Amino acid sequence: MSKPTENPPTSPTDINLDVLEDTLSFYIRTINLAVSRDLDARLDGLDVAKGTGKITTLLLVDDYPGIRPSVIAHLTMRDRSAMGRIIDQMVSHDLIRREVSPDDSRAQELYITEAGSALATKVREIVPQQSRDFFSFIPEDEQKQVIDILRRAYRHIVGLA
Amino acid sequence: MSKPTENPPTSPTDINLDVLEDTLSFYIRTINLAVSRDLDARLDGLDVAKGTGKITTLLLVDDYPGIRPSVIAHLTMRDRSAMGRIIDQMVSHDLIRREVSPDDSRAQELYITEAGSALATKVREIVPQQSRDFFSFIPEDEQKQVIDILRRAYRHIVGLA
DNA sequence: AAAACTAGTTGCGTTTGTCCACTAATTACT
DNA sequence: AGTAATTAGTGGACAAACGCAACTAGTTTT
Repeated sequence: MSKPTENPPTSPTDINLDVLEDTLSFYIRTINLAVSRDLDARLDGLDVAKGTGKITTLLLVDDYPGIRPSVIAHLTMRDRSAMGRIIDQMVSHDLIRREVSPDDSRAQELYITEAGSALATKVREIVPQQSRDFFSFIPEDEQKQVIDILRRAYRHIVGLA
Repeated sequence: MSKPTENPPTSPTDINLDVLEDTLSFYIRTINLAVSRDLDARLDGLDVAKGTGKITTLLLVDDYPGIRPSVIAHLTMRDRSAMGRIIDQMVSHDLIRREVSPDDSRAQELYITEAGSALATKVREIVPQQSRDFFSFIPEDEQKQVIDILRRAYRHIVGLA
């Protein structure tokens, strides 16, 4: 009942995704689409919509005053130019500010503003909540499993530990 | 040892990602970036690079001759116009062809071409292999766990089953 | 002192997706 | 039947993001 070359599915209930069915990258990629859209919707109007970059940057700058753009770029897997643009935006929205590092005048140090700090507080509520909500149909223990494994994957990829 | 407001990290070995640390969406989103880049690199020059859309479309059309664009759009979570453009590309690359459905002359039926079929064969090798390679640092049983859970997530999201 | 490297910026091109309006065909309604 | 409401697909305008490559400037190495 599930052989290759079936009839064109009318209702897509019984569709088989071929090799993608067992391919982790496929699920990461498609689920990414869905979660990202949902998240963007929830962050609508919050100066931080679209892209993991801004959220991560905001939290990192809040937690590590003086952190440098290149460090964040690395953690968010963007190149420096993309990072620079994100920072531009956030500076112009008055969420963070740049200073030239006293140690190394090529480098910058990033600091949170009051508005940024306030936004960070909101983000700390919204973002994890959105994730939980979005994946609420996955039992909690399974979510934990996945998170544990993907955390290690992430750390491996960016070379953290 | 891991309180908020630490010093700016020089080597990012000991960085804490705040709430993102336990947020599934964060890992999905960032890992997506990395896998997608790696996959694109491996598919370079193959008429099917960039985006989950083309790969899924190719395999589905190959497996379900006569499948309709809107079904694929749904499974790949794109809107019809985005889907249409993907199909345009693939038709112009002679991977698939369109026909008007005899049943419903608004609708189309998609069929694979020889070139498309050949490419599908390659893709069936490359794509799962890339995923395995990319995630090879995750023990196999854990990969399986994640796949099982995310498969259900995917199916839930697109309303399969 | 020169060479090599690193941080960040800028411009360019590419890609991707979203929104919206439009045509045409089918189905539902009365 | 005949009209209205849906559905399939198209096309255009638009915005946003990202990577690459070239460039400036400051720092480290030798």
